[in-house]
Amino acid sequence: MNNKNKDPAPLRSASKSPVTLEMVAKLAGVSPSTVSRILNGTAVVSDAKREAVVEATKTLGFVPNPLARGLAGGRTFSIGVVTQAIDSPFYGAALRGIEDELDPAGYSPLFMSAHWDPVAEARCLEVLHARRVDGIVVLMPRLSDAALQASAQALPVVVTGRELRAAQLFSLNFDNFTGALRATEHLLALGHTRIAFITGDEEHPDASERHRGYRAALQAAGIAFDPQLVVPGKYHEISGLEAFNHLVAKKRKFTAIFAANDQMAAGAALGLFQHGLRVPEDVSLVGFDDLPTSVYATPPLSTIHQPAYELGRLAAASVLQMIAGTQPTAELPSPELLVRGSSAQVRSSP
Amino acid sequence: MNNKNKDPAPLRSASKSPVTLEMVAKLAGVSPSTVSRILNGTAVVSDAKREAVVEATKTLGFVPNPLARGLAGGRTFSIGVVTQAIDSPFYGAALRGIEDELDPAGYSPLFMSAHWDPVAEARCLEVLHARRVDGIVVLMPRLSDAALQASAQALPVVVTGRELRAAQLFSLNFDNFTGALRATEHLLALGHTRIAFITGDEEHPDASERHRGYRAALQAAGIAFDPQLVVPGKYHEISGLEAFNHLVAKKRKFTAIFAANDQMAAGAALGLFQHGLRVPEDVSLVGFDDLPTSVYATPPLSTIHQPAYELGRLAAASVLQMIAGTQPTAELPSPELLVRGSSAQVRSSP
DNA sequence: GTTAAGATTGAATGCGCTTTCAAAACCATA
DNA sequence: TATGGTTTTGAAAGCGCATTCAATCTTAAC
Repeated sequence: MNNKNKDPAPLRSASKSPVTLEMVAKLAGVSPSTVSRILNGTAVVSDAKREAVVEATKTLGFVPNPLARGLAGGRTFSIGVVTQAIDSPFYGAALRGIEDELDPAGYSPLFMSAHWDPVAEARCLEVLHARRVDGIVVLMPRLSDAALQASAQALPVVVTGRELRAAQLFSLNFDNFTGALRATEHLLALGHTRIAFITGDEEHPDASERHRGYRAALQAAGIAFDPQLVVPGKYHEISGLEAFNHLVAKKRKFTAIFAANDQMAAGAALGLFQHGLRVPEDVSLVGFDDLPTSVYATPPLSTIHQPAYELGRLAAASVLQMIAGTQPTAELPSPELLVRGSSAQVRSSP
Repeated sequence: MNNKNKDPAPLRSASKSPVTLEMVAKLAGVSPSTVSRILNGTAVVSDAKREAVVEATKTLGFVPNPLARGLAGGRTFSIGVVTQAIDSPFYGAALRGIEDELDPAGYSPLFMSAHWDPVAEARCLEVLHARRVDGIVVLMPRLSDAALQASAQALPVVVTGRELRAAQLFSLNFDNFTGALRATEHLLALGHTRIAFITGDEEHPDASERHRGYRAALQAAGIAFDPQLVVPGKYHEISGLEAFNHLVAKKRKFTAIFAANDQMAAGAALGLFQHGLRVPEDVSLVGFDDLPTSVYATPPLSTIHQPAYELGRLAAASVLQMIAGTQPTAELPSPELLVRGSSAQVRSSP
């Protein structure tokens, strides 16, 4: 049918590669050890032999078998990555960051999803250990600190969304508190005093941090905290919608909504739309995360930028550093407020 | 800090697992061969020995080394998955489908992104071959049919978005033509006659199929095709916005827009919003794919449902079948139109 | 009570590569 | 030219498991 796309590399020996290091050695007239040394740069080899080997490698189309390498050498050049939901826009960006950082270093990621389930997460770690990865990145772990530390005994581990450091353990944490503080201050500055807050899943440290930030901003502005304006959410769209509906059902009065993440903000936006309320004319809306899609919301969503891609890159770079023996020093940029169309000066109270 | 989450399994030998099959054999008082046989169900073993081995496996916390298994046995119980953009919502859903299908079967996916680049795609396939995966799934390949067929010589391959079958090659194709036909017919039925079309990246077969569907619907309705209403897009949000701006700049008259995917529809929606045009009062908007976020658009986007998750599941199930030696027969459900709030009866022409 | 066929089991070999360990080749110095 | 110290190179021993092959133990038929 449609296949006018031209092929890239010759894709030699497209079948399989029964070409072994030994065959290369024979063709080049050297011992397998020498080939191995050249492959890994383990020792100095005379130029003559090196060239012969490179030549043989090419003509044979030799590709070393990672399994054998891993078995024999102990290093697999792969990094285990535990994510919670591979299909979430947030994680997608982070994974891409990891990929981009690992690839040029010759490492490849091994992704696994834990689905927010500590048991599944433990299983992921076990599998990754079994697969002999050289390091592990856990994005927003649900496991206890102790469990994570235990994993870090065996190999370098980087976690995000938690403050937790040790010998082979590095953590990369985003300042959720300040982010939420900024978001709330923004709404406050626009004259809003009745700001509803849709919380995240409070099981996550970041969710409670955001909650703290919201309250801190209120307090700093001298506005009494009204528990009736706080509705629990679960971080996904539908819970944002439900939270909004709850607010309406209970006839709570508010002129702005701050959702603990963009996904819930999207849910709330749908609720507002269904109730004929305009954003930002009737109600201002602010999210958190700056998902790639939030710029394309109608109106574009004001939010706190969460550097997911950068987070991935830094996390990957950090494991690599630990593997290389140096202590990582990476740090996430501080929260940045993006004011877009969904928040405006307060006008009325619906 | 926050770590009141309770741990799941004991997570024994959290450090590493230097426990080998041989140690289990010794403890159980049998030969390594026997342990292996029990592990793989390769042969009948007396109940007494079996129990002893199971017991020993437990007390030692033995976890077989996948690397060694792969090297010795030839099978790695892993499936290579080539995706184009791991951070796209569409692929996210598909990957999750793959995960869900593979996991219970004891296989694990090995994800790699090719970024729409045929060269990168070829490299992915090479790496996966080298890693000795047992099968490969390529989501929306950009490589030529020939290259794909070559890969299928060595191991079972499943591709999506293309019609291409052979001995060890299975393809899963969505009926993009009919989908686009339905979408356009829907707009036509609402009285729209000037329907702008934002195309996908025509390099992809599915994009041209959608284009064909649009034109076929027009033709069937006896409406002359106006090339001026067709604007090229690239499948991502920004290109949808650009396409819309192009339409406006050229002063094209239309009462509806059909975007070849939801992402571009989101871009167009932003353009409409920026120009003060209301959806669907002034302009109806229809997308394609039914991304999870499209339900939460304002207004919710009418679109063609693309079963991404199902696609992933079926693709995974198909490789598994091929590995097992049976010819897969999976088929994707036919396109389904979801009418939501973004499309309505024609009223005026802006 | 034998013997042949069948069911279990273990010893040994190898998957493809890394890594000691020691031999071979080289160099400079005496 | 001989000698001690360096490099460069190869032989051999695994890494942890699957698997073939032959040995051992059962069971059934004679």
